[in-house]
Amino acid sequence: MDAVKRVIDHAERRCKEKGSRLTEKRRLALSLLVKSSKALSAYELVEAFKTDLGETLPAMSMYRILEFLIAEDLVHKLSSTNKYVACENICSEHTHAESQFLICGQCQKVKEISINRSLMESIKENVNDTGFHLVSSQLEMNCICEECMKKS
Amino acid sequence: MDAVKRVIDHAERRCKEKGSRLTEKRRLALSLLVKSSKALSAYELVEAFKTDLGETLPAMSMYRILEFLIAEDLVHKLSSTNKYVACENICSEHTHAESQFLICGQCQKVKEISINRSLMESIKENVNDTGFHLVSSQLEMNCICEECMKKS
DNA sequence: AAGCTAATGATACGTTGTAACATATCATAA
DNA sequence: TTATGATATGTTACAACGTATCATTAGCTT
Repeated sequence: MDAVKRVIDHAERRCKEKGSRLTEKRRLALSLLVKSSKALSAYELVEAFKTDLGETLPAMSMYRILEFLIAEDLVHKLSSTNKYVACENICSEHTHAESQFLICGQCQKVKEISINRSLMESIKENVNDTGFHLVSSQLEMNCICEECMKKS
Repeated sequence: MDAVKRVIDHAERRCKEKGSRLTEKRRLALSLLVKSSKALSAYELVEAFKTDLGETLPAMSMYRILEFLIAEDLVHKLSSTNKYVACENICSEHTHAESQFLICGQCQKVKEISINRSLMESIKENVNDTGFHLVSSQLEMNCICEECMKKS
């Protein structure tokens, strides 16, 4: 799992630059999310802390940790499922645009993508025509992944 | 509020054709949603039953009623906010494609739109390229409405 | 009316999340 | 080096959203 370590190193550096503290527990929570292919709920993360690390963490603390990680752009919250995923671009240097999330309804696997810039512009225009204005281009799309597709 | 009555009449007819029962409580719940400009939670609907109609309804019943109304395509659930809205196309005869929802994050007003067919196709292609496949084109977009825009 | 099915009620509990207050840990200046 | 303030974590209680289960009632069908 060197890939995980690499991500954590990047996260650590980014936090240091910003003067924010990536504490032990925050680092562990982020690692769990990075390792997971699926989105996890706060309570599932608490459970993973227990089973994977033998540490008991109050749910409240986990919510605060997630709040921190989200503020640092290290984690995204999927509001359609109330679950959390590690950002897939932690290692890229420049801050990237808001992403779209493809969520497999069968296995909860999540893919973070950036749809075509001009396509997003078209969507935005389409929305603006209605008198509403897009605040966030984070979209969560109900999908099925290749593996689950094959199974069924 | 003749507009509401017209919608309910359409809903009634559609259910009769399908052999499903739009009972009193289901009709009342739908009316409340049709009248509301905002999306409402199940518990808010229970509350509205009490204050508007003087009737006490268990939350459990409301969830069952919503389940029915959703199955009949009379109501949509917004999974990003756990709230419910009446379908805006109850009166149109032919079944329409899946909609996109523009949700004002300030006042919870919701607008149901159908983005451009070819635009939706482009999105679908964009997604398919990633190995995931769109299951539903219901999108929920975090927006701000004209009024709230002006206020702030 | 008898009997069946769909609808509703009641109760308990599961899951997600927040409020409020206490304690611990870390950084820094006296 | 210890006081001090700021940040992080723990504890408890509770609010909001939702489901499981079993009992009861209302509407058809015969």
